[in-house]
Amino acid sequence: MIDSAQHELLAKVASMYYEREMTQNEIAAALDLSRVKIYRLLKEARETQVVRILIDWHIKRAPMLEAQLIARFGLDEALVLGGGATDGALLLRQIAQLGARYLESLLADASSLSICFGSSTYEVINAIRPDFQANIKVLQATGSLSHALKEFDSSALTRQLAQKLGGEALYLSCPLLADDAEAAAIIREQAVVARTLEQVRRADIALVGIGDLDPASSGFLRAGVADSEQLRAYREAGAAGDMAWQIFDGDGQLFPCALNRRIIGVTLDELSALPQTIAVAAGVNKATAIVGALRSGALNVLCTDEETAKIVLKDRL
Amino acid sequence: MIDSAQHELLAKVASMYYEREMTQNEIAAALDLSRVKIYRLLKEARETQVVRILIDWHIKRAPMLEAQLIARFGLDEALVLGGGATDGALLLRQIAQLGARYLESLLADASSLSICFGSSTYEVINAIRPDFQANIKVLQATGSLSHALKEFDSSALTRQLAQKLGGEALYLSCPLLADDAEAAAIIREQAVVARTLEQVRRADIALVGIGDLDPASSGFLRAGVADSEQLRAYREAGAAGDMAWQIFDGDGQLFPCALNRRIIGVTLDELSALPQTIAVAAGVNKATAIVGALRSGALNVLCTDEETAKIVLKDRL
DNA sequence: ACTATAAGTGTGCAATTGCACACATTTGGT
DNA sequence: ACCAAATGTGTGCAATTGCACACTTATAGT
Repeated sequence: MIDSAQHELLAKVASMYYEREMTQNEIAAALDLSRVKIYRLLKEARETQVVRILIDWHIKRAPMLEAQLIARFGLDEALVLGGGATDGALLLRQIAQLGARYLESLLADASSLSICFGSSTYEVINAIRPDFQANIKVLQATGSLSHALKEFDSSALTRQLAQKLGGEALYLSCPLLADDAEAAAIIREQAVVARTLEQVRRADIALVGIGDLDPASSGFLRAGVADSEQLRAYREAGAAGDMAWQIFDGDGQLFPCALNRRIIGVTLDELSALPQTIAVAAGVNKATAIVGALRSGALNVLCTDEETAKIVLKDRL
Repeated sequence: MIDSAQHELLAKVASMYYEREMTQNEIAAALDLSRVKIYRLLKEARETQVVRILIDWHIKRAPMLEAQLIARFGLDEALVLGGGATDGALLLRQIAQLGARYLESLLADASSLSICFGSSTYEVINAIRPDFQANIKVLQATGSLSHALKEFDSSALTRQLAQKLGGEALYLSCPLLADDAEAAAIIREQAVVARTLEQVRRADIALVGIGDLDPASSGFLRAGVADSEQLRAYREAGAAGDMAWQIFDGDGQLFPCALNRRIIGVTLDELSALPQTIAVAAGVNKATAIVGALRSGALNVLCTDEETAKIVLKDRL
């Protein structure tokens, strides 16, 4: 640890440098130390948090929880929205904003982005600044639905995002759900489909949402992919949540069910293999699903709210 | 003031520079802006406090002096910064830090806080930990100035503090100084003004600074509320200092002058009636003003430095 | 006492930064 | 429509900083 006299010195030097804006040479002269020494003291002061440089984002964050999530689940980055609880829709909008800002920062040096649709990703896309530009190939990572709910109209939104960013769109021109596993396999092999899927596997970034399978809110229901009876049964059998329409259990393992094999889109293994997979998920009811998603090892970045983060971290390993 | 998109940009650039430790050139390349522009954004970010560099002083206190102050002036608490004297600005920062820590401890079980602006309170507000949260109603206890010096822009700082704490702001939407006593009375009666003043009278905690009336440094001058001639005359006539823009004499009695009646804000009697009035004042030149303030009986807590405390205690009763 | 390893210190140089100046663009007033 | 002032932007250069390397001084183990 750092003793009191040393702390005093660090604070003094830091104050001279950062507050009185003296140069390292001036400080060195004043304290009769070498310039290099001042440089090292300043470095130490930053490292030991004697000086803290903090940035006031308008979106309040909870750095402590972020650090814990990163450490606990081996993430590259965690974004936790700080501040009190708000109602669902507003919360989601704010989380999306947080996620969008992060995504924007990544897009600068990425060349392709794949997106899996859900209400969270829909909001993130909306939260991206209208004037933000990036020459990005936007990849539709999951198939389309025939009846287009706004937040699930994958191809329209792929195009919209590509247009917004000033990039190019690549569609996955096939249904999200095939009638059976065999049909799904055949569809995946079709040249146009296979080509997109191949690109999806090599995307620089993937953006996904995390669903709980709650019959009251699940996208599976709204999209007409499953009925509430089925979801209830899956949950009882150990299913914890879904990402990119792939259902997984509490340990993040792919849940063995016919539905998973009928979905046409990116798989969990493929997401795991990507350099950057970003999940945006808000709300305490998603906590168990998030834990599963984190354990799957598919995620690099999680974006969530404070309350949910706390519950996720309470979970036993 | 600074708009939201600009704030976002400043925060982003600041984060890249200070947190991700990118060079200005790298940031410029990433955001497609010129290097000079990044330099200027960083400068602006520091100036507008979007990035704050705060130094964690090892705060030493002088318990002996604290005990004496408490005994002598019937305070609830005294906070005396120990250790050698440093120059004005630095000293004030450290005192502010001491005061901020104390304030934080009180805020946990308070529901409203009123603030009177001056350079001391400005620093205290800045020294409050950024991650500190309290569901507090922040009350502006004195009117606003038209031309906004940063440490006197009462309403902006009221909001800033409320936002920082995660609480709510209540403004005193009126000028600090009316043209004459009659006008002041009329303004005080206005519904919006009266409502806030009523809440100020019932605040759990008040935070004030203490001013000497030295023409060289007084806030009265910097705020353009009085000129140096006037201040000199007041001092010769027995004025010792001011709190919340109210001028008092060496015994802490309200100094009879027109200015006091023209000010719109909390009065000394109202401060006396509050459960917790905290004054933060540093520097030996404020000693006589502090003695007056203490004698007024308005204070419960004084936060000052060692040297000043010694002089205050030397004063004959 | 000797040596190995660590911890601290200063030199020199390349990279980075701050800023003065000159030039462009917007704003606001007549 | 015109000009003046204010504001924004980029170039070039000097000052400042970060850091690799070489060197000195402690610390500890045999």
